[in-house]
Amino acid sequence: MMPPPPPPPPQNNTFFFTPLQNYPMESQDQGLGDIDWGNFFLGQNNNNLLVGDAKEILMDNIQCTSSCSNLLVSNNESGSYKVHEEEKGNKEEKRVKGGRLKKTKVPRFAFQTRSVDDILDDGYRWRKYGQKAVKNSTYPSYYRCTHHTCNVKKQVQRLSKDTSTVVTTYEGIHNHPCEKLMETLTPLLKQIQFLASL
DNA sequence: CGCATTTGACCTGCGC
DNA sequence: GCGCAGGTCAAATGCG
Repeated sequence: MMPPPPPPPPQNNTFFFTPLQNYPMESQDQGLGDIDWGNFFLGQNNNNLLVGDAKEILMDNIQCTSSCSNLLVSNNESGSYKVHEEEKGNKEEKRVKGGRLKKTKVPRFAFQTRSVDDILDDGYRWRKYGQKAVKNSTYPSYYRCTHHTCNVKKQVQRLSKDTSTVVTTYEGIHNHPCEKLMETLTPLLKQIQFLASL
């Protein structure tokens, strides 16, 4: 199969979406699993096409451009990009002070974007809880979903070799609807309720 | 004043 | 067992 073409150079507020080919090492052949990308990326407006079963979308080449808050996904039906879900080594546990996480499986996956912006607006609210220098990366930032019942985390880092490349790793599944999506839907729902009451 | 970010300290897992 | 690296906590600080 022909390798996908290299992404064009980044521009302001433009994300070139490239699911990682080499991550994670242990489960490259496992494909996407059951991740609901519609839960991770917005469906709040007409520009966002990432809804429904991710498997159907991600088997093909995906180029994702974004104006920060509005994702625009195009699928050219050729190429071989694929997102890999990590199964081994996913760890979560009750918090031990300052420590690591217990070994239970948490859905986790990563992708990289080429962008001048570190943060890809996925519609959820995140609170930064740490940043630390690590090898082969430039100060990854750690974020946690601000929803009180949600334990989803994400890690955002730039590659030291290529600082235009941002690697985003999600860990966990949101147990609540996308806030921006709800913001958009709420007026509609109210309207529907009003009309239904007539 | 409340929420978000920064940053040094702390903790654990892992390799040797 | 030890040291390093990665991940998290939490107090201090910033900002609207």
